Amino acid sequence: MSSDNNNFRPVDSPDSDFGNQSDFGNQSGFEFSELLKFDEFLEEDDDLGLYASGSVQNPVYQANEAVIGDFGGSSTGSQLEGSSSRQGGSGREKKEVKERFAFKTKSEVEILDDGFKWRKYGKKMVKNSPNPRNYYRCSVDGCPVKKRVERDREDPRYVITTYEGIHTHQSSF
DNA sequence: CGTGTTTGACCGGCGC
DNA sequence: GCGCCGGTCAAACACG
Repeated sequence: MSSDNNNFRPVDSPDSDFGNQSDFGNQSGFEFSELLKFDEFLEEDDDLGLYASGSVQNPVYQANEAVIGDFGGSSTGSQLEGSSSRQGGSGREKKEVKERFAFKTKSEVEILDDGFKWRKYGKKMVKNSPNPRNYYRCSVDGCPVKKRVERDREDPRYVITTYEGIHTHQSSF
């Protein structure tokens, strides 16, 4: 209960020692380079503004949400997925819209600690990228939040993190 | 002993 | 109808 609206702490867990990466040391040293986009098709009547109301207490998000634009959708062809045609094509009716939020972060490590516990449930290699894509899920029961992490195809030093869903619980902090 | 991580296989959807 | 791609789950293993 102490984790009400306390300050945001990137990484301070004494047990979470990332001394593994000697070249990085602390993951909190990452820096946002570009902010990503959210699904444009869900703005129909579903307010995606909730992601900024109860799930995010990260000041970094606020600082970057003004930088919202597009991310590398140029040369890669922005082939995120043909899902847009799935709902925006014929089935204009959305049963359960999942809020998708993608970040492009400059980081040496993909394990960016956002204050939540994630359990990796799968790894897949996408054809359009020489790098594998990692699938994470929230370890907390009742939390439908999923996270997708993959490296930039043209900039391996950049990591693309896609959040899906809203956290129904407070962060570990 | 518990949890988390890992890898492979399986499945569903879409395209052709 | 089959092939391809992406996504998910499950069993086993490793580590704390």
